[in-house]
Amino acid sequence: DIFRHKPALEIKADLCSKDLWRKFHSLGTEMIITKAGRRMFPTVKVRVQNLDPETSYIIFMDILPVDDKRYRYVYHSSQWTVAGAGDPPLPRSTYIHPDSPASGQLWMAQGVISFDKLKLTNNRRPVVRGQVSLHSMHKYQPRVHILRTHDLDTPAEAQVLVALQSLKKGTVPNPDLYTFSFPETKFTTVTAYQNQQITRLKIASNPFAKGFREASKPSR
Amino acid sequence: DIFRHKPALEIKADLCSKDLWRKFHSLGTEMIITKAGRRMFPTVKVRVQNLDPETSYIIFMDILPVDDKRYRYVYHSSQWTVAGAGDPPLPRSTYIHPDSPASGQLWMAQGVISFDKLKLTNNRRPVVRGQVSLHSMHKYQPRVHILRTHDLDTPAEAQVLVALQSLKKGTVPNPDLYTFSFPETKFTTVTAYQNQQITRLKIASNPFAKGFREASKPSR
DNA sequence: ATGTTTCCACCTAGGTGAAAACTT
DNA sequence: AAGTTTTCACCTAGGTGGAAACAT
Repeated sequence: DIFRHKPALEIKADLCSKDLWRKFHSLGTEMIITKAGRRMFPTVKVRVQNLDPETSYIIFMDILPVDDKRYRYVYHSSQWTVAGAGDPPLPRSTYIHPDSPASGQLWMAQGVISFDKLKLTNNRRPVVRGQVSLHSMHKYQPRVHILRTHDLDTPAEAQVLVALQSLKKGTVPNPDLYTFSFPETKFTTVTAYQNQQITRLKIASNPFAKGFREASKPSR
Repeated sequence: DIFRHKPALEIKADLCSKDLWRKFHSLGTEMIITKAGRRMFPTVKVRVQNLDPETSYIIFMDILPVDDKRYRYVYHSSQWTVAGAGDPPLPRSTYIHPDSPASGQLWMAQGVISFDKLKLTNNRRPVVRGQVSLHSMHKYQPRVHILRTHDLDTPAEAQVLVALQSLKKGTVPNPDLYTFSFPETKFTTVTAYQNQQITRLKIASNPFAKGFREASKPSR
């Protein structure tokens, strides 16, 4: 019976909150980076499909430099322009989703897979787990990876490093690794916001930034 | 070379904050249970030793009825006394530590393994993940289990259920399951504190309960 | 000049016991 | 009468952008 064969549906990952991401993208998304580490806003969240319920997956994120340039914001033209050569990339820009590894069933059941615990830092090397080191005034592109695994005993960190090797040119692709990249999540790193429209949109859309929303009437 | 054989050191788990647990125990520990679910205080925390760094373990907790009695607190004698037959035990009183499964290396490296996300509820069956259903006015004894596993694809929930079978009388013991029980963590469930000394000790030792510590001078 | 760090008021989010209301 | 539920003020914990201080 030919229908016994499970159709090999392609694994998919969809970015959530696309409208919000696109609003930011159209203004030139900025992400604050600090020594202590700062969350991304918006948060990268994905919905995955067609995982095998019985198989385990490690889901992780990395953040790639878009180019090797340094940027500066020109106020009078409200634009980011190249300001010179970029700094050499920093190691360990990988964040493993804390639920990893988990079965396809679990990943799909939990609905949204959120990377909200990830923090961006400008420390040379991240001390704290869950932090990703980036250079300020550079452009970056987050990626989401889904790694199918049957190896429970090797630490996820090691498996992820090996898997990422296979993405380099001239190496054999790893059939267990699925990589997704959403153009609307590109951003520029800053230590203080440059574009005031970005600031306003962050305040308007991030619940933790409502302290200065407007001059509110003193209650009572 | 005889020293090539790793000595099979027995897996150990030590209860943390023993002094605090003993203070409560000596007064007759009470734990509030609510519909929404309430954390335990003190929290069950353990330190584990002699896990194999390269092997994976699921660590979980369950809460056993101490007996099949219902209790009531007699104020004038400040004592808990049997008040009749207990209610029949509720299913699913198991809480899998959210880091499960993880390698022995990880469990030991993180120092303390805390069950602080566990919540006690008096709902007949726990709706929310991470909640354990108990009867009010009953005595309970938490247990901590360490389950060695090489099976990454079977959900931890299923593995745990199977493993627990092996603890029943007349079944073959499971050599991959290590079970620990700390007498000082016994407690009685309540919906409102009975012993005022317990209330005072909770307020004095739980940072979240400091709202009524004392009549504080109004600042400003 | 330009970019970074530190500190802070203002939020969200959620863990407490007390007290009142409710149930049986 | 005894036990449960609901609500709430008071906390802890921690995520924001602003402003001032600092660094280069």
